[in-house]
Amino acid sequence: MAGLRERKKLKTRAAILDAALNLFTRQGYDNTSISQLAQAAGIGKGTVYGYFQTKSEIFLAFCEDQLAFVYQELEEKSSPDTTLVEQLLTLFMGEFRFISRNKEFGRILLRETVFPKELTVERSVELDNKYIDLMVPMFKQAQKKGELRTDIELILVVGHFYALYIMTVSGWYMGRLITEEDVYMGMESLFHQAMLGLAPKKI
Amino acid sequence: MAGLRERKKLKTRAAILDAALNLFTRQGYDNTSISQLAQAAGIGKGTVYGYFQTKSEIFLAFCEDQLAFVYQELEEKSSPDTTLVEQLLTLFMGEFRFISRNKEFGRILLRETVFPKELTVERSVELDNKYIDLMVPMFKQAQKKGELRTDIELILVVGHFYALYIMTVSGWYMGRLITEEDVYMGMESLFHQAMLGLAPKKI
DNA sequence: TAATAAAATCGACTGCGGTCGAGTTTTATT
DNA sequence: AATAAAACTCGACCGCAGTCGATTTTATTA
Repeated sequence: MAGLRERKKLKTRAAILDAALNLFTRQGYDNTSISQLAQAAGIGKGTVYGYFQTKSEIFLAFCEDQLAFVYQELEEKSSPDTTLVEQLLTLFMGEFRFISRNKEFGRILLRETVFPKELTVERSVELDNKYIDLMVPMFKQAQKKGELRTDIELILVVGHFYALYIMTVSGWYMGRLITEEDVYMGMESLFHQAMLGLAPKKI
Repeated sequence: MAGLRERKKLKTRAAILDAALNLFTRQGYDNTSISQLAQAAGIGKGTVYGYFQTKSEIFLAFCEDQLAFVYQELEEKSSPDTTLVEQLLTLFMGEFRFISRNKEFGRILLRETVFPKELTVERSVELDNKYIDLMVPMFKQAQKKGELRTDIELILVVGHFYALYIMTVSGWYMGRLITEEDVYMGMESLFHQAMLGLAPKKI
């Protein structure tokens, strides 16, 4: 039986996330207080902490929803008839666009997913796994097409490209890359480097 | 003339950093309040903000000091007669050891340097540049020795390896890599991948 | 239905990071 | 030595995230 209690809990949780969607996007993360969130959700401040442990956890849940949408969109758009590098660029640029739409959100999200606190490790790993699930098929296909070595663990390849993506985004946050174009080109260069290798060709 | 004012300012700054060194290492970053810091430094709370804009800025300054030490040590230990990959591993493992000595410190430092806020961008870029200065000579030498391609911009190579380092550390924070050994091996694999390239050898 | 246990709710409360402007000290000028 | 300007110091103050125990709501039992 879907007890009254459980249904209510879900409703309240949704109400909080809904309030978060409104307030975070309208006035930013730092400028939104938990009290405000609670008020908008029609509950008391303390109650919020029955559903989320910290403010940033609320934010992560909110991001997960948004990202799920982005991912789905990207999966539909995916064109298996292009180069591996092109596919990867499309994927990562999709996420970068999401991040650059709100620099502040992106920073919090990236900080928490790349260097998570003990509290949020689980959530981060989950998000990460979704990424892996998204990329591994692409790599497998690339292997079939002879674009990618077959003698490496795919998890390492995922890590490799993800690393280069993170570095590029970091370059954007550091002001080394300014426009979306800069980011695209920077990432492209790194990806090609990764494909070709840094060692000179043996003669 | 070294005006009284300037000398005093330097002294106070040093006093704050000294207090930070003591309190941060003894009771952690989050458990150290600005008031405490001020009291330990023998000044008022408000005064602290005449020297640093935020708490995390104090922390970064504190880290810079520590890191400068680590870098120097590493530079002395550097052995130019080994492989490029080995040299890089030594360098990065040196920093990783610094980070893993205090997971919390490392997280704050990494978060701030990889995804800096507008306020700390400058500081992060500076720290980054030190890194670059440290690595570029290694790469140039490797090029001379024929270990590294000569047809790529070195800044991209720095970025590439730094990216892989960051990804490995991230794996540690996410609990995918547990021991120092895990980290070392993970990083080694990625580095070799980078050297050889991900594309299959043309026949 | 009444009694009781368990879970969920709440807002007053704590200690924090950061601000502010009144007050103090240093410097520059005469 | 007197004075004005500038730079610096300070702690009361603000709004915040997160806690806690008293109170209310729900589920369970007899």
